Amino acid sequence: MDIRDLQIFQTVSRHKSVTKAANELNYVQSNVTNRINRLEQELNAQLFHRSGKGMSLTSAGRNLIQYADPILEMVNEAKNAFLIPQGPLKLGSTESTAAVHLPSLLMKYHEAYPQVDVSLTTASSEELIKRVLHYELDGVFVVGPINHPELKAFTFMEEELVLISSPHHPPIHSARDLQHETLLVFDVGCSYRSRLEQWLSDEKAHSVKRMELSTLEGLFRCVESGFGVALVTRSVAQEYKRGEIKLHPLSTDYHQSTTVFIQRKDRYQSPALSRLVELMENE
DNA sequence: GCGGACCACTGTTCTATGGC
DNA sequence: GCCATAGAACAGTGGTCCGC
Repeated sequence: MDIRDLQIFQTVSRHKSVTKAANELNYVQSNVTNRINRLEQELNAQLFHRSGKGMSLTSAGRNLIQYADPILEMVNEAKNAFLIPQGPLKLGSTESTAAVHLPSLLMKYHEAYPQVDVSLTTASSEELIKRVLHYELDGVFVVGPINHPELKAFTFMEEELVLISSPHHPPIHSARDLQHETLLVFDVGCSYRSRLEQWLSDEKAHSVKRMELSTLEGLFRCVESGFGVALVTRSVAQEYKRGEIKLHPLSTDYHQSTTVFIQRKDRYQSPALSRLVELMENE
């Protein structure tokens, strides 16, 4: 006697029919008949009265169903324990995505799956990708596109990049307008910095100084005080500005930014991670 | 000792068919 | 229409052999 025997027995008992039980369980009718016969032989008891109209439990069958029901209930509980999202979920994100877009997403996720322990690490895209590849993080939000044979990615959102400056700064039409200006950037490995460097290189604007900062808060304070200009997404600019700042749209070749969610292809996708991906897809 | 390949045996499921 | 049975096909398991 195994779990499937009890499941078949219970289903036949419920439907009072071998054929209907077979349909529900996706077996052929003869298989269900054989299983019931074998169970009866093993228990040395007749479990069903047979008739041309169907099957009904004997007293031995009624006795067995008292054991089968709670056993199958416990089996289902055990299965559900592994299907319900729970345990740790280690995520990573760039500073700007974590600050602007993730709070509402993670709030919804926490309300839906309170048993999951979510941790969020912020770092540059380059650093986050390394940590996913080394199995240290389950999934990360980074600036795309990402084409790596060991990673799978899907687009989380598209955003517009803008330059920000103090309100008195003259309009910025090209990279050459930044000559002798100070660029406020995050450390090497930041995708926005790479995008900015590419733009300056393409337009041969070489006399531009850099100043590295580690937080968005510090970056905006410096911009507002007229210390320099910085490249951020439009949503971050609107979220973070406290005083007056000026937004300068970028040329169309550089203004688009795609945030992607990436994870290892070969990593086991836990229920906790699967539900997060589903939530993002339904957003 | 360990892991892979091969083979025989056993159990499970299916199709086809017959009886009620 | 329903259930039972026979025979065939397929999948899984255990034992043995061989190479590393």
